[in-house]
Amino acid sequence: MKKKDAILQAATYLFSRKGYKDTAMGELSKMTGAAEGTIFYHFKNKQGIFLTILENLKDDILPEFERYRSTESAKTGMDMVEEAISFYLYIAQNKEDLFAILHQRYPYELAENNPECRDILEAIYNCFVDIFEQPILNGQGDGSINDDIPARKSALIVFSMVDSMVRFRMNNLYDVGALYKELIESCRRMLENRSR
Amino acid sequence: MKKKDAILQAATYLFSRKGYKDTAMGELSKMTGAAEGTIFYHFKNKQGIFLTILENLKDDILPEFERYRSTESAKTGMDMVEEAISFYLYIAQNKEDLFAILHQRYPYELAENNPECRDILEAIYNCFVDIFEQPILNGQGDGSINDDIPARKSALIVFSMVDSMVRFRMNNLYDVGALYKELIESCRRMLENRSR
DNA sequence: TAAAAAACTGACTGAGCACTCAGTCTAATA
DNA sequence: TATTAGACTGAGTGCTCAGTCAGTTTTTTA
Repeated sequence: MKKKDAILQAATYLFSRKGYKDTAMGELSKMTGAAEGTIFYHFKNKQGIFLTILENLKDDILPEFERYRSTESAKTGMDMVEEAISFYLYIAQNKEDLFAILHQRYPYELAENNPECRDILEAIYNCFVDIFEQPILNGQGDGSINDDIPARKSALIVFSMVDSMVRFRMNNLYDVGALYKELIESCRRMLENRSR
Repeated sequence: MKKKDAILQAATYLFSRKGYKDTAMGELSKMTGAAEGTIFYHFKNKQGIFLTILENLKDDILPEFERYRSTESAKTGMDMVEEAISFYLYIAQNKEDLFAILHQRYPYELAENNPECRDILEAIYNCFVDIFEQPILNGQGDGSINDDIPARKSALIVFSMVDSMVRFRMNNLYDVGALYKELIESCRRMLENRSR
């Protein structure tokens, strides 16, 4: 099971940097030292490699998010939202390859007629939104966050902001570091409970 | 100049639906009735077609945005931000093909070593952010919007939210219509001037 | 209307690609 | 040690694709 892992690792790297279509099996072979035949001995086809990577991605990222969620803190919900944003940005940088794969067209194209792929993507995105929803619910409980807007919807909006930042960073469009402080401040204003 | 236009139109359609790599010249030829040779008579290569489309996209979208910006209204800056969001979402749906092209990987990849492409993308994104910055500046003038956060940065954040919505819609991830009301509300809270 | 220029054609080329297969190597098992 | 099953090999296959070119048709110009 040595070569199989090497193939997966190299494929993750190549798919994230060059995209699915632009990654040739020959390249994968050269990079890993495995013959092209070996690749197809371990995987049904190119799509099979991608699906395996997506599964691994899910099994890698989701527990990380779960572990984070279980670290309860004594802070207000609002402070926890800030922490969650920070955590998301951190993990997106730390696991850049995996997030780059999620920000490509191919997985969504594949999801259209591959239920397995669709399920994985759904699970991942639910988890992403959950990480913001939980603190918002807490904040609505402790009074630090308004409850005029349903928590799930606010969570989606916060997620959309944070995910855009990740995309800006990846596409070299804007310097996200220079925007971090204002992003946090904007989210606070957005969520703040002003009735108390 | 009949066939040339037909080629550009079909290429815009195909690039936006199937992506750049997945669009074959043979398909383009079949769709337009032009021989493959004709395509390469009018354009240097496939990349040349894409660059022409990107230029046309810029020349199509930017004036539309300029025209919108020149329609002064007597409203507050804050109301104008809401209008701008609405306008952006409208035009992104109306010119779905063009926005789909902007949401692909290829243009950014190309921009890395093609200055012309980089300039076009920069012009487009500047215009996108401007459309939110101007109302915010107005709002800071008329007191409807806080000036704790620099207008450009707030504009970037609003843009990031709205652009995410467009992406959600395109990737079939979430129902954006169901989120519109809350998006506007969130932006209002975010920008609101509370010191007066 | 003759000549020149521009638009257009489609069979062809060569490169690149995902995937196959007949066979070899390796390591565990009996 | 002999057998066997799993891991691995890489030349080969057939296909797709971007791009070419020698020639034809259409349009413009003189």
